[in-house]
Amino acid sequence: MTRRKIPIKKIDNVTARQVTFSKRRRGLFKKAHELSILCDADIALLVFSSTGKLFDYASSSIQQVIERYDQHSAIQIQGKSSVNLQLEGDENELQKVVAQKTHELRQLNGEELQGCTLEELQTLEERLERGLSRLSKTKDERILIQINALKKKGIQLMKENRRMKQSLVHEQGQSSESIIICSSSDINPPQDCGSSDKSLRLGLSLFK
Amino acid sequence: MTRRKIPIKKIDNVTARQVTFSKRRRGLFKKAHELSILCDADIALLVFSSTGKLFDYASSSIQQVIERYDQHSAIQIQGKSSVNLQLEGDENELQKVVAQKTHELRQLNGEELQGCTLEELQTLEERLERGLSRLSKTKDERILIQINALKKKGIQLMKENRRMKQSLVHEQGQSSESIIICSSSDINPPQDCGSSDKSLRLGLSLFK
DNA sequence: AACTATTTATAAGA
DNA sequence: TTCTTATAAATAGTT
Repeated sequence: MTRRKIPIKKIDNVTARQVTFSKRRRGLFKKAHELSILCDADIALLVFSSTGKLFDYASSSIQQVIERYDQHSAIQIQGKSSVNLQLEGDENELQKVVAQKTHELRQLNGEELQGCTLEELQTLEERLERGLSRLSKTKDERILIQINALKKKGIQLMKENRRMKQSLVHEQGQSSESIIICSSSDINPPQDCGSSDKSLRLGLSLFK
Repeated sequence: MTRRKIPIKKIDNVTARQVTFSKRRRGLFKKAHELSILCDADIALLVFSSTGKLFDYASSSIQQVIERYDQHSAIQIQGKSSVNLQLEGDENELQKVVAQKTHELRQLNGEELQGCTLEELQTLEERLERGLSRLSKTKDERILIQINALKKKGIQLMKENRRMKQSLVHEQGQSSESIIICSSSDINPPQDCGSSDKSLRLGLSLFK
């Protein structure tokens, strides 16, 4: 909204994303506050950054607004927040939570969608896309770490190999024993670098 | 913030307050959504109007964000030992199930993946992809059904319209009353085809 | 953190 | 409620 219009999609650049988060978070909180004052509304706003840090705003108190929300939704269909349920110590309630979460998991699995409106489907879809994106990122990071560890190990082995070759060539001048010398290609693919074969294959398959 | 600058204090005029509430609420929700997308944040926003009506927005699910919040504040303020003490027998088991499912849901959200091996990440990824694919399919089917229902309704209306036109032309030979005749473009966009306005808009907005 | 060129949001009016 | 429009506010890119 200013020097240039930006598309509403995840900002790739991490620094830019953090800066934007900081700026817009402030703007959002300000707007929430203004609305609560101007229109005498009761507002709670919870924001978890992508790094997991919590920022919150409430016109009264977060707990109060959440309780009000729980009451509201309890009247409708859904359960209360889990902490409140646990405090009640009601087995029946816990069973409902289990049922609700089971249902939620099935929905994320693409099942039990009969009761959903189009908007709810849309929301679920966006949620899955976000989850998938986050998870893939974590996986790729993990793979990169393994790749780098393997490269490092490979370089070490090659160095060692070269050293051995040299000392063998040296020795051959004095003894005539025939010795098999490893070539550098033998360390490819590397084995036993602290990772299982399977994950190794998995990780590498992404780069083929 | 426009024709004139207004002070941030409760708006006295009830009508003006309602109008402002409606406008600013939308703006606030839009901003919250943009922040969640742009910066990959998890957001819950609860707004109670002064008349007690609830409006909410969540990037994932309200319940999930509230649970996360509860956890946060539970960790920060006090231990949850009292909660555990209250639980006994089956309840304890149920609580474990809830915790497990909560964890599972978070993982599908791309969080709490620290303990996963690469294979487990891969499995989760595939699961998300399958779920997303199924869900998208369901959504698309739903949209198609709506589209077809709308087309059908449109055709019906056009037929009816034509019939009316004809009979009017017929009548005009006998009477000279001036009557406004609907053109076929008036059925676009169609309203009230058995779906709420909101889902209708959503469905159609996918095709803009 | 500040700056500023633009884009957005929105108060008032219709 | 909805639209229009003049103006205030928010903010993306830059320094």
